[in-house]
Amino acid sequence: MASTEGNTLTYKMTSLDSDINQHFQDAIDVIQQHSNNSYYDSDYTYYETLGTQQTSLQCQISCCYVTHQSDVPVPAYDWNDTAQQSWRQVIPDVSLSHSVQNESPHFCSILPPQRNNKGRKKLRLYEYLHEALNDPSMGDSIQWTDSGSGTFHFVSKNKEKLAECWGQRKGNRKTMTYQKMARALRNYSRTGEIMKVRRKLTYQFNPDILQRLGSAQVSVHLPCHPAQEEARNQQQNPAEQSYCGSAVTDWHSWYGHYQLPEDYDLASSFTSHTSVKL
DNA sequence: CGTTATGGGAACCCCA
DNA sequence: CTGGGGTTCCCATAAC
Repeated sequence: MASTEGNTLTYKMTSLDSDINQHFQDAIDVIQQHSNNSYYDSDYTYYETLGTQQTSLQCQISCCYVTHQSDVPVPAYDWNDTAQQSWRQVIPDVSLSHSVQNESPHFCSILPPQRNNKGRKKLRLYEYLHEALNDPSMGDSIQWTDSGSGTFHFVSKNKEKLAECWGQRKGNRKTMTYQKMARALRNYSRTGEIMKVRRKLTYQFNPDILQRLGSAQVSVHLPCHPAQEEARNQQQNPAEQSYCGSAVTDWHSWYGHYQLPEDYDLASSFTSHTSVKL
């Protein structure tokens, strides 16, 4: 497994290259269309840059690979050094931290349902949640627990409001509730986009999804140098080794290892477990 | 014990 | 028509 991982990914990237890039472009277009602010304009520029840089190809592909290849139920995350180096090359330090905080797009406004949009993909729930997380006006409903690790939580008091906004955004017939939205969120646990954290109302984005969506501190939480990882792996017990090697299954085992206390430091725990088990 | 949160099966809907 | 991505309903269980 470990020895073939890289080759497998390379093969898939090659054969799926054109499709993936199309998916990627579609996703960007959708995000753009659903935003009236400049936030995603910047991202778009960023992605375009990605696409034009030779060294970024692997990263670009691995990013899409996770989310768009339905024929690969368990995404093979590639956190090897090549990809990491490439990410470091293409992700500026300021990264995507240009703040949305100054802007206040009203995601809850009654935008038309995502239909008949020149065949573009519909807005997905995790994309909406990410939007909301970066929208100060939604801060009373959903907040980053730790934006670097992609951990976020709903505010118990107002979580229904966010759900309603989501329902309105989608143009649902009935009122969306947190319970129903959480059901959709649970489906993400199977596909790996978002995982439930063992803490009340708290979830966590898949790092790859987070990167693709343009998380602010994403570069900070990339896995460390391979040599360091190796050294750290030797200190970890098996249950603590991360999910990165085979996303969904390991996410479960990783989370399952912890009974998170209320004050558990998710951010540090995450970054200390992002080493690769291949 | 009541409320709130979590989890999942299953049928259904909408759209590309 | 089919598959993806939810949506809706409903019930069980756990945590507070």
